[in-house]
Amino acid sequence: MCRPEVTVFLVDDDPAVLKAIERLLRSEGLHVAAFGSPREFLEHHDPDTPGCVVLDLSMPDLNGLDLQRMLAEREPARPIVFLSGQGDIPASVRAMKQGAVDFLTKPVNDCDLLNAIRHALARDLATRAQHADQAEVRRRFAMLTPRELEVLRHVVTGRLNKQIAADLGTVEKTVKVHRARIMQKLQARSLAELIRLADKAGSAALPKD
Amino acid sequence: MCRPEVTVFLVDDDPAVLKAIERLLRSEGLHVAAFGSPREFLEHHDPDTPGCVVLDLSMPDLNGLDLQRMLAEREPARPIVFLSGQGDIPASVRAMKQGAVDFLTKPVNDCDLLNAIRHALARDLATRAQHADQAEVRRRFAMLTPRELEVLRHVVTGRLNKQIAADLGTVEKTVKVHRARIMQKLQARSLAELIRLADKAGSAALPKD
DNA sequence: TCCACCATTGGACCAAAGTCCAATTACGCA
DNA sequence: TGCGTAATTGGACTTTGGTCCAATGGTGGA
Repeated sequence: MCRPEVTVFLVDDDPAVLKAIERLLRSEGLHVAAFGSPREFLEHHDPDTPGCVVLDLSMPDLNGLDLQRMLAEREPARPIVFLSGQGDIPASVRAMKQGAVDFLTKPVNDCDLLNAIRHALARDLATRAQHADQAEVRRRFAMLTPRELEVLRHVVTGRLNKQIAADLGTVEKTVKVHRARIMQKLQARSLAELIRLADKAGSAALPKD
Repeated sequence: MCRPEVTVFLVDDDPAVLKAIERLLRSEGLHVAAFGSPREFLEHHDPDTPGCVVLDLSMPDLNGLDLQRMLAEREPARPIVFLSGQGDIPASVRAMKQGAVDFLTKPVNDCDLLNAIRHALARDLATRAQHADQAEVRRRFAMLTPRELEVLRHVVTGRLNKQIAADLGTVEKTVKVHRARIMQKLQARSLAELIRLADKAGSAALPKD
């Protein structure tokens, strides 16, 4: 597993700030990718690289908040730490409401910045782990045939095999076969596991009434 | 069910602001309780009344953020909308990180304030409903004997009755009896329901290894 | 057209779970 | 000391679930 290294994506239009922060982060052993503009960042940005963004609020071509919304659209959301030169309260509140990890003001205290980044990286790791987990579950669900999905939907609501058979207009025997295949495909070793898997995959994966 | 009415708790040390906002909210049909200081508010505050708080950030005897922390300690957390006269960005960020619904600056736009309050009230209703739900589950769990809890812990991990019996140093028959009582006491009509109930109650309610 | 996959079913059978009946032992409390 | 509750177990039985074997009909693609 040769994953890309955990990275702090630094976006600031002030070269002096960029350089200073980059040096600080590197001295802390963090891997840094510095960008002078949001466009430059977006062009080189790989969503699959774990890490967080340290973002200057006010930049020439693209607003920090807009960039945040763009990043938030993709899953998993990349955690953002805002830095602002002359930001105002409404901007900071909007940033936080949109999920920013922190919103710091320049000149920024090194310790505050590092703490915020550590929180952001931790959040990224956590959401990535959860995301990978759910992706694996959905991958298994994708192996189910439509009929099996239908049976599963009834199973997880606690219906008996004979009831399911009646609902689907078939016989108990058939339901048993489907059920066995479901357990096998989803790699569930017990009904308890099956139910948790189904709940984790979410109702989106199951056909509706 | 004669529950106390949904209320907006207004806390501001400026009587003029207090009066103006109270009038605005009443004109919108909202039930308002106005307080001139955090102390006064705390003395009359009933956590069981549904509603939200509109809080001035800077007040003489008790800081708005401190009051927020005090309120956050109790369950369910009472949603807060901050109003600030001369607040700064760090204060707003801290408020948001501590769970504030919104952080508005004076002079406040009526529409913004009403929207924020609506969000806060909606959040309060949602968390209260969830809380009541969980309390009901815990109430049922409290009816279980220690032994039944132990059996339940094994059941929800998908163990077979005979395995559970071996783990607990008893026979399958006994496990079946406990299991039947568990289903009855928790009002679960299927294993699926039982598992969801147990997961909802959380691992806190179950004895550990 | 033939193959792979899906959905379906049958029979036989075993394992697991649930449900009646009943009973014993132990513990705390009035 | 008697009573209620908890925990335990036994027997007999039914229902449900799961697992072998095998088979059939449909459908879409190579």
